[in-house]
Amino acid sequence: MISTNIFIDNKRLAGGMVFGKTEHEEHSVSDTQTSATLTSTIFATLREEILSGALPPDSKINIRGLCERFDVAFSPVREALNRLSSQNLVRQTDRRGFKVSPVSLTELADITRARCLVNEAALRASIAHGGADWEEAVVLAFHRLLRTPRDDRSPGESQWTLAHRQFHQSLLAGCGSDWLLAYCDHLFDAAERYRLIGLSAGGNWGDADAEHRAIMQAVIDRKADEAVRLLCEHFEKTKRQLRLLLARAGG
Amino acid sequence: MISTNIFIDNKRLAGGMVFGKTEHEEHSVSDTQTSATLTSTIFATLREEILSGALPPDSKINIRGLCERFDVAFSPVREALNRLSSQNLVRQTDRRGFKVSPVSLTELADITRARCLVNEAALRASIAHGGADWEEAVVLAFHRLLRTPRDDRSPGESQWTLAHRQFHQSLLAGCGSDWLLAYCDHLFDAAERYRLIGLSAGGNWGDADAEHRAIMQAVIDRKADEAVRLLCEHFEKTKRQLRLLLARAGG
DNA sequence: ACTTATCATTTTATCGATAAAAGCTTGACC
DNA sequence: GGTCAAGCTTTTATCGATAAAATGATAAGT
Repeated sequence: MISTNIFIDNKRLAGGMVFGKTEHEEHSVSDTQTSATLTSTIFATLREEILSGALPPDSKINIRGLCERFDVAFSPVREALNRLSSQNLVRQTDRRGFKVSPVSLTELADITRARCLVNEAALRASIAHGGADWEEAVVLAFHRLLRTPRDDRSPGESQWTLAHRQFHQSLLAGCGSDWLLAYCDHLFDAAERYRLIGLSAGGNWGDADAEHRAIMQAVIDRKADEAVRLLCEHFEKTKRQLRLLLARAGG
Repeated sequence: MISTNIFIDNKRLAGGMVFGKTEHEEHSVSDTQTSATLTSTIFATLREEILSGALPPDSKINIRGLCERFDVAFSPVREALNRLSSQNLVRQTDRRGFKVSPVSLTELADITRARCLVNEAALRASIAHGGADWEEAVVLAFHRLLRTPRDDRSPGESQWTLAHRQFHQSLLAGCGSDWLLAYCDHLFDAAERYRLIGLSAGGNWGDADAEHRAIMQAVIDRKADEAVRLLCEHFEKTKRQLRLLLARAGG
C-alpha cells in the first residue's frame, strides 16, 4: 500500500483519555487493543468532515478551536492537519496556517478528466491481465453494492459509500500496479468529496445500479472498449449533475 | 498546483537561527526576506538526502538524532517527516516512528509500469490539445537540457537533474489536467530516487540525449504513437539498467 | 542451552508555554 | 474621506519537559 492510510476509522476520541494528569489510573476495560494515537483519530475525524462538507471548503482552520474541541494540545492537531494536506484535503502556507481546500467547477472538471484517463489505463490493464480471482472479486463487490442500502443520514460514513468505493476498486484491482491503484483511490476520494458536498447541498440523483451493472458486465465479458466507455460516462454523468447543482447554488 | 511543494530548496539551516534564547538580537543582514520555517528547511534537506540515497532506504529514522543534527526541537522534525510521508519518501507507523521507505526491484517495476500508463495518457492528451506555446516550451526545455552539463558530484541537486525534470514535465504540460501532471511529477520523483541511488551505487549509463531528442521530435511532429513508444522505452531502459545494477549489488 | 517473565532504557506521542509573525484596530496626518 | 504607521490581539512555529509505549537486556525456570 502506497498512500497514507485512507481507510475510515469511525472511532471517536475516547472521552476518558487523559494525559499528564495522574489523578488515577484509567483501566478502561473496553480498550481491548492498543488505542490509536490522538493524531490518527483526529485525522480520521477531520477527514470525514472535510469529505462530507461539514467543514466548508476554503474556510480557514482555527487550530486552537480544534484543540479545544478535541481537548488536546497543538501537536496532534497540527500533525493531523499535515497528514490531511498530503491528501490535498487542506492547504498549508508557511506562517499562515491551514485552510480547507477549496472546491471549484474547474477542479471538478480536472479531476474527472484525470479519472477518465487514469481509470481507462488501469481498467484496460485489469481486463488484459486480471485472472479468474479478480473477475470473481468484481462480481462479489457488485453484489455487495446492490445489497447495501443507502443510508443518507450520514453519507460520509455509510456502508453504501464504502461498498461503492470497493466496487470501483475491484474493477481496477487486476491492473498489477499498486501505485496506479493508489492514485485511482486518491482520485476517487477527490471526486467523492464533490459528490458528498453535492448530496448535502440537496442533490439527489437516482441510484446508479444500472450503470454499475453494465460496467461490471462489460468488464467480466472482457469488452475493454465498452467497459471504458461506460466507466467514463459514469464519471462524466456525476460531473454534469454536480455542475448543475453547484452552479445553481452559486458555486 | 496540487501536490505539496516538491521543488528543491537548497538553503541550509541558518546557523545563527536561535529560538527562545534572548542572548542578543540576531539581525542577520543576509536575511533579506522572511526566512522559511524550520520545518520547510528540514523537509527540503531530508528530501534531498532520501532521494539521493544519502539516507539509506529502509533505515529507521532516529528523531532525536535529527533534532541534534539540526539543533532544533521535536516538533519541526516530526512535521517535516509528516510532509515526507505524504510523498512516500518515509513510512510512518503509529507508535513505531518513521523509517525511510524501502526500495525494491518489484516497486521499481511497479513505478515504471504506472509511469508508462499514466505518461501515455498525459502525453496523448498533450499532443492532442497542446497549442503552439506548449510546443515551443518543449523545444525550449530540450535545448536547455542539452546545454546543461551533468554535474555528477551532487547529482541530487544538479542543474541537469532539474533540467531533466523540466523537460519531462514540458512534454505533458499541455494535457490540461493539473491532477494528472501532479501525479506524473510524483512518479518522476519516485523513479528519480531509484536513478540517483543507482548513480551512487556506481551506475553510469550513457547520456540519453539521443532518446530525448527523438521523443521531442515525435512530440512536435504530433506523432502520438511514436512519441508514446519512445517515451515508454526510455522509462523501461532506465529500469532495465537499474535492475542489472541493483541485482548485482544484492538488492 | 532455550524460552519466558521482569526490569531498565530508548523512543514516541503529547503537553503547556513562549517568541516571532501576521492580522487587526485606531488615530494622526494629508 | 483616504492613507499609513504604531500598538494591540490573535495565530503560528517552536521549544523543552513528561507519560505511555516499545525495545532491549537480564535473570529465572524449564
